[in-house]
Amino acid sequence: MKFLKIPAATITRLSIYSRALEELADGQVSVVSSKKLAELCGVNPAQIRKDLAYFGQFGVRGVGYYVKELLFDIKKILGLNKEWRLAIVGMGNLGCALVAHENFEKQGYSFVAAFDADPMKIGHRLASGLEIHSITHLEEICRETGAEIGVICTPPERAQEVANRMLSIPLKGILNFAPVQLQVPECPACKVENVDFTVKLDNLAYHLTAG
Amino acid sequence: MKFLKIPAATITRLSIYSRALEELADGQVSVVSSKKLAELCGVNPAQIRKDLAYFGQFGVRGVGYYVKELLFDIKKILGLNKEWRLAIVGMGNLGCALVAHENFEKQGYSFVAAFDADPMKIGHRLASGLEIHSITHLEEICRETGAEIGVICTPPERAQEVANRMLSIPLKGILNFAPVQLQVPECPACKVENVDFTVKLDNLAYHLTAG
DNA sequence: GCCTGTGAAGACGTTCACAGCA
DNA sequence: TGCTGTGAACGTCTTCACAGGC
Repeated sequence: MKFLKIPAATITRLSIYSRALEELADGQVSVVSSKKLAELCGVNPAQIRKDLAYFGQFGVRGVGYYVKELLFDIKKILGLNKEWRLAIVGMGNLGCALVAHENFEKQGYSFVAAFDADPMKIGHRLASGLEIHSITHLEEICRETGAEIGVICTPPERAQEVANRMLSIPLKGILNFAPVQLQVPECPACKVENVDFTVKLDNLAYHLTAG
Repeated sequence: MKFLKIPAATITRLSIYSRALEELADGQVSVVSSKKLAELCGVNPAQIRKDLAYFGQFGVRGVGYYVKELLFDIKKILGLNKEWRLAIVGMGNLGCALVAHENFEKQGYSFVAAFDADPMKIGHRLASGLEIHSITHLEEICRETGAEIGVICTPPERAQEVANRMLSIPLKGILNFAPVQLQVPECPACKVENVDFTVKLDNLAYHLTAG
């Protein structure tokens, strides 16, 4: 149980478990077995127990897991017991949709700054009240607002440049929606996650073609 | 090299290779080595050669790969040598952003039908000219338009129901943007891909907390 | 010499099967 | 009895290292 390397897939699943647990909690379910939770999440029960075992012991033998407790513990593991401050660059359709997206706020993520390069957009306020700033002030405003995670929604050809500037601030993490592979240094204190519709669609296309 | 099971990760990487190759082709580069391509894609060179080896031999020893040929071959493998027809349900901010998103069209994906449950939205036309239909006509219009892949952008609590109806049409694939684990039968002719911002953000939160 | 193609080795992640405990 | 926690077995994916060919 000590300092094993934790698979990336484990973290992803923890996030999924937490969503299922939230639903169970809403439904007044107080105890759940790994078998039941596994069904809800589409994984193997042993997988859930293994995943949790990386971080400690959370269940009661012969009983299962107390939903609220486990949910709390998983959120704590994921670092969701604090507010995370996001800065977003590229306020096109997608950028605006993300800022408006309610699931972020619910999980403790909040947008504290928005940027665009288009003079027509600068100065505008979004429905949330957030003002769109010129990208030229990225570093300055990110520091002022205490942004920790950068969200890139620019066209692909601008993404790398924006990422470089984010790293220099430095922001600690980047959520990249642009369909490019960002070149970032093997950086200890910085992590990039890609959200890539195109790749997912291509996966579908492949399976529908081959299958 | 014959009928080995192909790793899911291989397909995902092929998609990424194709993007990098497109960029190289745009830049008038005609030949690329696995080493160079690997750098661009952030993977190991041997990985690229292994991935390609599942599907045949595409390179020239001592030389590398001809960019345009390889791009063509990868697109063919992925099934991108045809137009894919998409039906989208849930025309909130995100849904509208996706329809407007240019990267889909570029890759041969086209939205042929859009649906929403909100009477205020039904009958409206998007900038692309696409009309928003009532979700009650989902089955009928999907069949008429020959939609093959469904895109779910509804709130999470509606997603499962929409997925069920899509399966019954039947659509062959689903791209799910709702943050829920869809329960679908172990279905031969149907594949679900999830695009999950929340999970990706949680991943970042974890790494920024633990690191 | 250079770079691909590939068997073999290695690393990693998942599942099994059962010991341990309520 | 029921369900968790976990070492060991298994399977999968990645990387190495070199043979094959331009």
